[in-house]
Amino acid sequence: MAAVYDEHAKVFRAFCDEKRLRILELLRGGEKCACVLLEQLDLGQSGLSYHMKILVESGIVESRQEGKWTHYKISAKGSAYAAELLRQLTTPNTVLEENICCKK
Amino acid sequence: MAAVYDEHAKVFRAFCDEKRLRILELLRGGEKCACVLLEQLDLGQSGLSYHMKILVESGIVESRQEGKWTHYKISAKGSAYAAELLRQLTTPNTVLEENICCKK
DNA sequence: ATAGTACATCAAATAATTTTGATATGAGGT
DNA sequence: ACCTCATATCAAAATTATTTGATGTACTAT
Repeated sequence: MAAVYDEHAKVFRAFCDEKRLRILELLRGGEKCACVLLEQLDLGQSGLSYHMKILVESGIVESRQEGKWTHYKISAKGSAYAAELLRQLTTPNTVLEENICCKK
Repeated sequence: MAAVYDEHAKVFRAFCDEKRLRILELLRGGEKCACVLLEQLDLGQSGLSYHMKILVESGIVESRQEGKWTHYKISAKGSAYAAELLRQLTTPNTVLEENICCKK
């Protein structure tokens, strides 16, 4: 429905899959090109490409083209945005009224 | 594979689905019982139960039984854990060596 | 121009998640 | 005990995500 929910969900999809968490773990060690990721993961070339697209779309990873190679790294900006979003999504909103229910 | 990836993924599944993001939004307004959530969401009873289970398993939501009613609220502890986990997953790990690749 | 490399995209197959309706469980009230 | 209500669980169907292999595209070097 409302596009904002999908936008928010997209950010966290980066962290919802085992393969993507492993990729992020590798990228924590610094920028890597796809060929290096490929040899360290149990993934085929098109499978890696699929997951990298999801990671880039989440904003958590950014890519850089260098000739025929693509280099990926964790985006500090995207990570900060995700952290802020998570905070917003879990912080009580005191402006909204308390709901009374289930009167006994 | 390694259970730790699934454990981490489980935490963020709370934020990966539109319905669950809407539930969290309602819970930001304070603790709610299932009956209130039910009437504000486009979900059937068993569907709500399904999503609440995922939210509770993520640690982001905690439930409290009161007679035959179940009340749900956002867990400050679970939220803090998720925030810390997100930070860990996106912070460069300088201990790991930089990888050289794709020599031209 | 041709060939090879690196990666993206597509479509089909498979797997996982979500929805739905039916039934089960457990608490409360009579 | 029996009935009702709130919620959980189950199984089947529907939907969505992921994997896989084939093909397409863009860059490089010869």
